[in-house]
Amino acid sequence: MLEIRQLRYVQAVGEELHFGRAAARLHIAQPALSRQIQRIEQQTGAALFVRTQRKVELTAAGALMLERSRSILRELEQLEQDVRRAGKGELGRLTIGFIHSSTYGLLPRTLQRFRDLYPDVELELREMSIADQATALARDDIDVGLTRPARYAPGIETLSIMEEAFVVAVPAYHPLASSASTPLARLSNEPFILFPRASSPLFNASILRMCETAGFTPQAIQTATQVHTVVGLVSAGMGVAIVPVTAKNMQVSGVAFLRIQENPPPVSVVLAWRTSRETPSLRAFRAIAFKVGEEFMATQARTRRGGDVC
Amino acid sequence: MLEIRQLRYVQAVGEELHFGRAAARLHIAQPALSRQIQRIEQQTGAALFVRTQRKVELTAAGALMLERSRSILRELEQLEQDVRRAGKGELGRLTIGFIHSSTYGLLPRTLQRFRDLYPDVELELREMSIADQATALARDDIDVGLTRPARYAPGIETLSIMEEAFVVAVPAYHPLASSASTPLARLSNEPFILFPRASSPLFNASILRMCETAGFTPQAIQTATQVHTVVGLVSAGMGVAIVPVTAKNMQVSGVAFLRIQENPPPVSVVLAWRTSRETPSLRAFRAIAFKVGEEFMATQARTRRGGDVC
DNA sequence: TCTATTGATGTCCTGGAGGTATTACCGATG
DNA sequence: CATCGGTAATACCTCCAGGACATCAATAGA
Repeated sequence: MLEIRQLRYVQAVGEELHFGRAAARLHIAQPALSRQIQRIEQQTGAALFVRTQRKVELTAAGALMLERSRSILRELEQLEQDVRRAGKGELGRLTIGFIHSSTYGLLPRTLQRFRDLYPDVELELREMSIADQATALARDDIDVGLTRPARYAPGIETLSIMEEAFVVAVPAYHPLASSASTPLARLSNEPFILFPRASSPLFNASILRMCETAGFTPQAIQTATQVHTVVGLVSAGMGVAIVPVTAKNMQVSGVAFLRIQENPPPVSVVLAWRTSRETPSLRAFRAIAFKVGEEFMATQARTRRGGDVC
Repeated sequence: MLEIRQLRYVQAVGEELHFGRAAARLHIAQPALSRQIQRIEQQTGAALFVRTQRKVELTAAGALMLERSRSILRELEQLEQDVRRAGKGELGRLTIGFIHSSTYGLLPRTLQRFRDLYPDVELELREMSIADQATALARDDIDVGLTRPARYAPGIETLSIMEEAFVVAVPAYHPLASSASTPLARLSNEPFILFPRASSPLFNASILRMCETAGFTPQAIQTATQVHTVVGLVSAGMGVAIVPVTAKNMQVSGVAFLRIQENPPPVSVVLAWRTSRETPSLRAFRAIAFKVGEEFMATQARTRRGGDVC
């Protein structure tokens, strides 16, 4: 089989058309070069160069080999560089699962920053439920999920990147709308828009638990899966709701958000991935998402103080 | 720079996912393989395989390298094979100049046989005058010319591949039309269609000389450069002409061809090429053209005996 | 005829690829 | 829990292919 060295030598001689100069360019002595070329010619049975004393010329086979050698050498160089970049996570492909609500906060900012830093990593985005992400991770359908804490199969690792407090959403005309905060008990007789237990078990359970702690059971007048829908229903005056604070980022008017005085436990946004599928790109994505999460929480802590009518 | 060996090793390990088996497949011992892979990983700074005890897995960088290595190795193999074939003249490109009249005989047969034997040699055909071929050869615009003897620049070699006798062409109704041969002197008072001296010096000079030897100067009533045109004019009854015997192969009716009793010197068809540009494909082409020329002459010697009205 | 140029040849040397033996690590098994 | 089996990594040695150096051979040009 031909060796890379031989291609390099053919290229040098083919371009210089002079064994001495070609050898100098290759940082080897001329006899070594002569012998290598001879060896190729012997291996292939094809004369590559016509050495008339005083000048060297390419044969047809030589010209063919010169051209193709150039191309292979280029590819090889590109390969080495790409492997190097892939090793640093600058090259590759990342399939990201995400829950719908993350598009109102973390995800766009994370993607933007990631694309800036790693423009040659191909990103594939898939909106999927928390449960779907769990199975997709287990089946290796996605590389990483931007999701919520849940029961994941063994071998799936998670990292919490943001804690979202819950807030109360009330219609703008509601008596509470001008307050910055409220105790939960104040809502005991309000009609509630809740998350359905089946499709949003985490939110459903968290909210029921905090109301229970406050001493009442919320009166469900309606349920909706998407945070966006819930807030929409509130704005339509159907009732009040307890939603994660990112809901403020949605462009929905006619809704006021109030801090909950009991400070119930927040809900996390987590990254989830298979430990065994940890790639450099994934590591990079994780680091960026984590950073963005931190910044995001800092921002929200600041804005929380002001009045919150959108 | 990456070595071919390294690509082969990555491919083996990437496909077997087992150092021992990969080493066996490569006919080397396992430690050597381990070391080489380590060296690549060190060179590129990218982990290619995850060696969890009990199993070997590809990283993203490894998968990238595996795929690209396969492709480069394939190309390299193809290259070696192609160089080998190019050396034997089975691959390449041949630009052939030819005079128009050769399409009535040698050229089609030569091309057909050459294509059968060397299907991967690309052929480029250019109809050009004898003089144009001479300059094209000198300027390396064509690899070989199918032409006539002429003054060629030094470094241009020629090989005669066919001798064509001259014959007399007369209209079918002409008193001589039923004869198989005639002495030239019999034509001294006939109107002649001649080849112009400027564009067909060889034919012009040959014909004038043979008439002169026969004791007369032909009366030119018309001139034409192409043999085909000359024969056409004869068939139209404009006069008689002296043309090379291949003219019989043209599909022109109403013309009779007669042997010349004086047996004037024939005219050659030659191959011309630059000595320094002798490629294997050219050698092959030359051999075939030579063979076809021999066969062609044999055929004509046979048919010459019969009556020659077309 | 002599000299300069340039590729080929002869000879020796060395780095690195490979081999053998062994170790290290882990999982399975009784 | 000790041991065994399987697998990759390490240690150390061998050997050869590719390279350096010196020289030759052939030719062009002065």
